[in-house]
Amino acid sequence: MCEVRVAVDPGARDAPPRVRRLHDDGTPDGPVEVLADLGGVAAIEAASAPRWVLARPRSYRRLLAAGVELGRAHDVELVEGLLVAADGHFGQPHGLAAAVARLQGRVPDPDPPLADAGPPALFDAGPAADELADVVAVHAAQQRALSTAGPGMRLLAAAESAGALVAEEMTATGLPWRADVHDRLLVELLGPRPLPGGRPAKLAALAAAVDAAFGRPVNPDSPAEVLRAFARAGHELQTTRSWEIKRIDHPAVAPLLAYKELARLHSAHGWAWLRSWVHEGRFRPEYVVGGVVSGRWATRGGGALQIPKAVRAAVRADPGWRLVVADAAQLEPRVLAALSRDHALAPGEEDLYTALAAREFGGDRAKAKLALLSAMYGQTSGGAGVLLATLRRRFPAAMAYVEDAARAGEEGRLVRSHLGRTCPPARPGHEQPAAARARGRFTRNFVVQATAAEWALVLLAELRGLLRSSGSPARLVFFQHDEVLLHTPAEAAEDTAAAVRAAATTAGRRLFGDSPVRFPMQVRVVDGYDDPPPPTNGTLVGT
DNA sequence: CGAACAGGCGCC
DNA sequence: AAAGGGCGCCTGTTCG
Repeated sequence: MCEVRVAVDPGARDAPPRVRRLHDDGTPDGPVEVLADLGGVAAIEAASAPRWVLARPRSYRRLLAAGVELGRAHDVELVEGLLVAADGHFGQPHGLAAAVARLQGRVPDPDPPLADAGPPALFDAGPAADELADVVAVHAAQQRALSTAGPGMRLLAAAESAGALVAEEMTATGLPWRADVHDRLLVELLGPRPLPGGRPAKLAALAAAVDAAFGRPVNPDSPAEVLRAFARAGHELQTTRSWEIKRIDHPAVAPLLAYKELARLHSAHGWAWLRSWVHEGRFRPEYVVGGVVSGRWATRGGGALQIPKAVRAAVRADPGWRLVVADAAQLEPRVLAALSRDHALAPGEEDLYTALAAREFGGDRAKAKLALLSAMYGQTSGGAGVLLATLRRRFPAAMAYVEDAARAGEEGRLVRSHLGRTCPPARPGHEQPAAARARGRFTRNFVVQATAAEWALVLLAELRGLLRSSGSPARLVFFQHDEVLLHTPAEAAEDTAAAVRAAATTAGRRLFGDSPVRFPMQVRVVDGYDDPPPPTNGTLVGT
């Protein structure tokens, strides 16, 4: 593969953008060019659509703010993180400065806290402050490493970098969020909006009911007080988790459980959340690409990956627009089937748990799901043991795959995802048997979760590419592990849905070649995030 | 007083 | 029926 690459430093308030054309191997193919403004970047993009070499995801933010969109990228800091871990070095800083230090044989300083835009020095840009030169040098070293690392790592580097573009674009676009609908939901569930810091009427009433049931004031938000109150009533609980409280017979149980559920809604996604996070009809979380060890994304602010079902009705398309809501059906077991080549585990596009239940678990879908999740998470209790024996007999290769990963973790060896994301080793202190087993559960899950995250990342990259190349007006507005939301003009909704299905198929092929394992998406074209699929439209749409 | 931790629970 | 992989973030509690 030979492609044009251009390193870019978007500059800062007072510093103009600078670019430098590169060969595929990262060596410069021309001088540093100082552009008049970011329009110059847009012109290069329009003329040659290069792969842009950026320092970090935030570098793209300034371009987007100026209306400049890029097609493809190589994100130096994200790729550095992948390469440093793959090399067996962990806990190493992977900021640009640290990468430069490693190149020069110095011991890198810890990464500085996130700075805005990392402004280069205005005068006398010495080597240490010349971000463009640093980007060029580190990128060249990365290209050398990637050229020997194998096609998986090259795909991973490209997908991670594409993810950075998607993440910044989604933050800029924002998830459509109807504050009026959210407010109405809260009023229905909690009562009228209280004064700031006040307790809604429903919560106050439930707290009073809890007090009455115990015969004395008990703060339902204090686990210690609740434990003491139940102990006085003759119920010795270990914790106040709701599933444990649910099992005892006491008049305080019902109001307490209701209180906990509504209090969580109020504190996590109530009026204060709405005021903090929704502006002008959009919720704009900041996505942290590669923020999780497994390669899943994290978010900063607003708890974006935990939007409760109870408020999803507030996510609504603008008038004349629709939401395309798509999630990968049973992604992790399908990934395991492809990884382990145990194709009997995922024979087609039908619901995998239902199919397995019909064959092995007397039609009990919940049992089939528990069995598979137990295999991937390392659960052994709760009747999972019996179910696992069935899986071991029926899918020996798949079970051996996760059990090998678990053993690797217990023995302190490294495990990697399909494309080569490397799981950091255990911290010292995992010599204890219990800790080793915990480590085994972690690595067992890592191989599946990290590969599923890769599939989703490639899906995102492919989908973004499809939308761009077709000039689609649809925008990606949300991504959550195995689920994407797009906001699209109504007339483009079906094309957008088709693009999602196509991207899913391509993602499967790019990770697993001609594997027979399918990755179907459930695609809904709806007005509200909570809307069920229209009855005329099939819910399970094959790829 | 704020920082750090623990318990708990939302999502996947 | 029972409680395991990954997170972020809330409140209460304890520590410095």
